[in-house]
Amino acid sequence: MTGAQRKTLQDIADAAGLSKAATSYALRGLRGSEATQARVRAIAEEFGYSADPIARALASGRSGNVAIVGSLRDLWRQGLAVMLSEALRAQELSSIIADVDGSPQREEEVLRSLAAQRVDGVIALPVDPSASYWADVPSQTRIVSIGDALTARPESESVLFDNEYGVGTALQHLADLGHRSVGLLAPSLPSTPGRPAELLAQSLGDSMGLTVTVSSSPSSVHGAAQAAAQLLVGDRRPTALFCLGDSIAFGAYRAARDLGLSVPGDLSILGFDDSELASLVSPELTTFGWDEQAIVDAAVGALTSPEGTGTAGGQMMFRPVFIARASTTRPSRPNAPSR
Amino acid sequence: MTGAQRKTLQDIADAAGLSKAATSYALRGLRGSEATQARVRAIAEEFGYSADPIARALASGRSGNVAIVGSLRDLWRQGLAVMLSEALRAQELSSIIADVDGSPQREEEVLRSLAAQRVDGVIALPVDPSASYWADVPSQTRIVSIGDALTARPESESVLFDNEYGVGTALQHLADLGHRSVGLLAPSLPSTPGRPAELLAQSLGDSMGLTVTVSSSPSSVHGAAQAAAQLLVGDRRPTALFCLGDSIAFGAYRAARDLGLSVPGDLSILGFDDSELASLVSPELTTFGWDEQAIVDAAVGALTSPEGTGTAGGQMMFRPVFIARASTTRPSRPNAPSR
DNA sequence: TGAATGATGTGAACCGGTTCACATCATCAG
DNA sequence: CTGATGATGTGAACCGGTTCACATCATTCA
Repeated sequence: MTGAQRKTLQDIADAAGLSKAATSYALRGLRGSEATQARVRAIAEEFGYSADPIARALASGRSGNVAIVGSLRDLWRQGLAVMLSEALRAQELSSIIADVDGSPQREEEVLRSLAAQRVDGVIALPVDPSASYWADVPSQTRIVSIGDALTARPESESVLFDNEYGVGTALQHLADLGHRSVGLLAPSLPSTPGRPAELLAQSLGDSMGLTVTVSSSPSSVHGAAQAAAQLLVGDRRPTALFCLGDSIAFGAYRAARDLGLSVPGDLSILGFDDSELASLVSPELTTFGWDEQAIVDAAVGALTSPEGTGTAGGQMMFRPVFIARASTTRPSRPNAPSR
Repeated sequence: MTGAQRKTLQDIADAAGLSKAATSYALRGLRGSEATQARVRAIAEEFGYSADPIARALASGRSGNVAIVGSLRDLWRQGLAVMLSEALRAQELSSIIADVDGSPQREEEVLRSLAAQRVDGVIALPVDPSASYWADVPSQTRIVSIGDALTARPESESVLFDNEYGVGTALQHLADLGHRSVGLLAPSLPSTPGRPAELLAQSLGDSMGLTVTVSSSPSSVHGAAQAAAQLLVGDRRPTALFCLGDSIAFGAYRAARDLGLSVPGDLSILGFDDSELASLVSPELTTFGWDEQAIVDAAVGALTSPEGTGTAGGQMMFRPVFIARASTTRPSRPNAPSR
């Protein structure tokens, strides 16, 4: 039905009375007089011409495909993946999304299979940022990693999260409220906004006079509920729980409910990653939010910035914003004994 | 670092002592003796050869790009988009994800821009399934739509949701519990699992002796809370709310809380789309779940099935499964007056 | 035996751009 | 006025496959 044949470069060249080569250069503004360029552009415009991305890809050697690889189980990352794909689309790039489901093996596998697909860029939300397989990706394929720098690939750029700030702010907030014993629930896999957070938390906590008990937890709500429950049964259970991820925090709510603890009365809960639902649960979750759009733009920008822009190995740091809501308060019994 | 040049078809041909043409045919099992095919395959295997998707695309005329277009605001669709992209990857297809943010104008715009991108398939989660612009997509581009059939493009396949069943089951459930007046909150835009649901609900409700009040609501939690609140202030407020989407249901929880209504005591709430958080909220949300993987597979299958598979205009219907949890119960005061 | 048939393989064109090496011409310095 | 320089434009090769039209050869049937 859509009658008109797609115009080709040759058509434009003919109309302009130029060679294919000259036309190609002119359209891209690489060569030719200003006048010629304008004329060619005008004709292209009139013809509704746009270069076939595939032919261009074949000739130029880049595919226009970017892979988004990593752990995409949780809602936050899932949203990020969609936003990334969108942002790439704006640059006329298509995306290949591969969730590796938290498994380094699958991550390695996916990376290998990507080689065949001729992607010319990878945005990673790495499951295992210290794995050596990252170095096996052909060096002309740029990698931008989000959340953690890839140790095996120092020349790749990364978008990092200012965990020190986040953890510091969180602990300070709890300390100010009068808490003395805080539980920290970190995702079991080392990848999350806040990986070295466990270590940080210990030392920062010390300096504030806080006892920080670290425990790891699955990212799923149910798994987190169990992990939280374990932390809450001890004789000297913490009066606050800092959860590195809202899903974990939701699990903590559930655990608290199951154990008959009121939030925030008996237990303060602090989340991370401000999900759409953080303000839905009752009490509304105090958490940290990110400027996701800025993160996405930074990642895509790093990937598409011209080759030599000297940002090799560059790192950008994003700082979470503290969002005080209702799930944290002063502890009812400063040093809660068992219940 | 990754030394070895990528092998080309010519390399394989040379090694096999055949022409490029014969090799190409053999590799795809289209021509040549069984013996030759096996030999060529073995060599390709040994060389670690895989055809360059770009060259293939240029020559064969299909790009290997599929666009996922539509309304992707809510978590359910966002998850679906990621799953779709994954499933496409398994077929060696890359994806272009475009969220049109609920706007038919943007939808039209995106579809037009897609023409330039040479996608060879579209998976639509249409904002406006009855819009005429769907017909403007080049007819050789296959479209599979999810949720609603595209009226302007009868030859395209669709994956539909059995709304009649869902709504019927929901209303029956509420009727059985003794409710007489039910509020229905449907997303404001006509696209959702359950678009003609409003109409259905009226007629089905009638036959069960239920009064169904229909109202539309934004998909965001906050917007839904407002919409729900409006439904709940009347003198003869409904004793149950059926929300077409869990996000809306969560909004309803919030509204109920704000109004001092207990759930399910004063108000039963029924959701749709079983999100991960449905079992987190308190009380746990009674809702309907989908077999998302089956839906995704069906859509991708329809898109990639060979041309002539006679499924043109085919429709597949998926039935939601009712998940009884704790947010619905018999009404405390069968015909609740105002509060 | 000879013609029709079908299976196997081949060279070359083609998809639609990009890029290289070179030709042409105007400009400018010496 | 001459030769070097740089800007503009050109033909052809190339990217790596697919596919068409045709050549070869072995079968099969009359």
